[in-house]
Amino acid sequence: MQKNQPVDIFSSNSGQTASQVSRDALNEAQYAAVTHGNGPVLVIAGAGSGKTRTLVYRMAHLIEQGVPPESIMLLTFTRRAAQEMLYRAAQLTDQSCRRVIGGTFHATSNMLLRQHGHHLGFPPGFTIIDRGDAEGIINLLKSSLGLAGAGKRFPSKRIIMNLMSGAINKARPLEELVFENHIHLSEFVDDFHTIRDHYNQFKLDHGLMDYDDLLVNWQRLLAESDTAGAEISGRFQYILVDEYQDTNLIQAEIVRLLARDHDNVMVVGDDAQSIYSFRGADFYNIMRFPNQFPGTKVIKLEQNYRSTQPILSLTNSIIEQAEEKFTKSLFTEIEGGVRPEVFSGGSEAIEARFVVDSIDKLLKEGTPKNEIAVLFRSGFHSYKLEMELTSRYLEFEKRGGLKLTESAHIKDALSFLRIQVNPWDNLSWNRILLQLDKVGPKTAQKILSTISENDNPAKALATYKPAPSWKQGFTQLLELLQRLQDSNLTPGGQFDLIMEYYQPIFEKIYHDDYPKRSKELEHIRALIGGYGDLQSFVDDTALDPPESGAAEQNTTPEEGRLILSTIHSAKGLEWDAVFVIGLAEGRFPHQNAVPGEQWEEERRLLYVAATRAKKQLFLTYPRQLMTPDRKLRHAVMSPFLREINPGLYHQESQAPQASRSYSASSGFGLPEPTRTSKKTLSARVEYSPGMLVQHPLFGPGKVKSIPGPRRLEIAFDRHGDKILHLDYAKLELIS
DNA sequence: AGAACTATGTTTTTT
DNA sequence: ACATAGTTCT
Repeated sequence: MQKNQPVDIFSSNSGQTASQVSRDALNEAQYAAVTHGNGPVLVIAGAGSGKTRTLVYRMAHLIEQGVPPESIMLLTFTRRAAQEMLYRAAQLTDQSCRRVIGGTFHATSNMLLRQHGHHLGFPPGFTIIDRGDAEGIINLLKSSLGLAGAGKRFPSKRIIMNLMSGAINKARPLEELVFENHIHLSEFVDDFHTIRDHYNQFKLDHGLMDYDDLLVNWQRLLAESDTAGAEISGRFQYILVDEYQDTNLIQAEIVRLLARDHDNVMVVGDDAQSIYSFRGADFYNIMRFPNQFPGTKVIKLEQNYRSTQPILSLTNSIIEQAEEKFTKSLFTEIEGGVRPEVFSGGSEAIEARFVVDSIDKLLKEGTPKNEIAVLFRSGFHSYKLEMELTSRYLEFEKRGGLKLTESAHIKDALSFLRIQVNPWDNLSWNRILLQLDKVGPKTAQKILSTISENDNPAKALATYKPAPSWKQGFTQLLELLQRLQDSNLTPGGQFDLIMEYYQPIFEKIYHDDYPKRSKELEHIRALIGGYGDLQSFVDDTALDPPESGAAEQNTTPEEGRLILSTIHSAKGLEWDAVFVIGLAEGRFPHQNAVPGEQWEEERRLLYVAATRAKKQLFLTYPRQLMTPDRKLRHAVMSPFLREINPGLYHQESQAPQASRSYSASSGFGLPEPTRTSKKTLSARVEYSPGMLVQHPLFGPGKVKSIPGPRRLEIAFDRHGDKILHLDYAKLELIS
């Protein structure tokens, strides 16, 4: 095996010890990190430089040195990453890595809170709520505080959520923010504080904990209770943290506390890949680490083992433009490779068709299906592509966007399980009661207020006098609750009982699409089957919801599937061929992103997307986008692409009328600009400020200035100022 | 009055 | 897919 080349960890266990294998499989810097003795280590690692491999070998190495696996803690970003790394390490150590304590910060804090929380007087039963639940509570509070309704202007739920998590507050002063509907944050800042106070009280009253509470309480446990702090930090001799740039201040503090007695911490991260500041992550944690842990050894991994040189040159060029200069510049020894391709289509439909055509070609050339991925900024950017893929019978798996547990029917079914775990979870009670016919928000609230004070809400419910119109459904509900409580059922058995009751209601509510939803419920049933106790199932679905699509069972493992994913969900993964679509101004960077920190984060996001590619990279954008009012607007290349030296990629574009029989979805009822000889003609016209022009979409306008080669700034009479590219815009001179 | 229905609008990214 | 607003039904 050639030195310094990546090896397949799965096949490398041939009777050798982990150290013997790693000496061959790792480069010098990686090897130094793996075999480091005690004390803090910071590994700054570029994209594709073998971060995971280094941590995996480190784990195996420690165990080989006699460290008991259960005294090693591995903290990662996603549960999937933790499982994958433990599995790989187990290949090197005869399975003993399976006893390593590993998981996300949130899952780990949940586990430790439940095991040691009594030191701070935590209740034994609490329910973890996810984002969707939190949004639900806020809606509830909004209406009960009289802040909802016609004429009330209020920022979106998402913005409130971001405010709650402190991300917006941190980035900019509250009062400066202006939202889409021209709402100034200062106008509702009092309301926001009211809502936040009520929200915190609501959680306390109902035994609910959100993600932030988990972390804050874990930190309190370590810091405020000497017994608990000693117990927990004594349990772990070595702390390994992946994706350190995605941690927030509390998480960094927790790492500090966990290692307070020994300082045996190794964190791995890449400051250029920080894309989660919107939820409080702070990549300065990496810079601060050496101060937090005096005597830190810093190791840089700069060799890239993933991509070919042409791809690397382009990605380096993306990140070079960053305002914050990063300290690494990656190189690769992988030879050959083709230049990345930039494609612009006249419409979204053409962009989608180009992607599908190219995928077809790749498949024919022998690229496996599971080595191709399409990435985008926002969940809905792939709608057009999904249509095209479906019409060509190409199966795909979409990641990111809606999670399975965020859809209404799943929440309904899970509510029954959650009140078993936490009988005072009014949010779930509310859902259950609303399902009853003739019971609406008012009645449900009335019932809840009489039972929620009780020691046993389920029993108290039985004494409630229902109105005749909904007595029957109410009795059936009581019957179900009775059966759920009495029996010694497995979680799966409980779910079956619930479905027996819920099925008729479910079919009535979702009469038009219940077969599809039904499949998802079956998927949940399969998941529950694997759990011994209900508490951990409820926790797991809140902490890391399963993805929708219920994909697993009908995938043949050797074939795999084509992946469509938001960039955020694609982090840490890699494919032979990667398409990044929707690279148009207004779409990427996100149109609300303001220059400065947010703009820079968007740039890093593109960097993350492009560095996922091993062999082939396609960057595409449409030259037309639909505005919210269903009109078509001209679109230009994303500023991030414009900054790249065009010599680093190969460019292609396709005009609308060249489209094959795709009129059904490309015809928006508006004439699309065509690439006629007129266009070439108009490109030859020498424009100068003051000239009057006509555009097929924007109508008449006047040339204001010439901001760049082949570009014009035009003041349109009806559409305001726009910068148009002469190659794409079909302009006519009005003499 | 409150529940149920219908039409319309909005949607960044997420452990 | 959901939330909201406005309307109709009980």
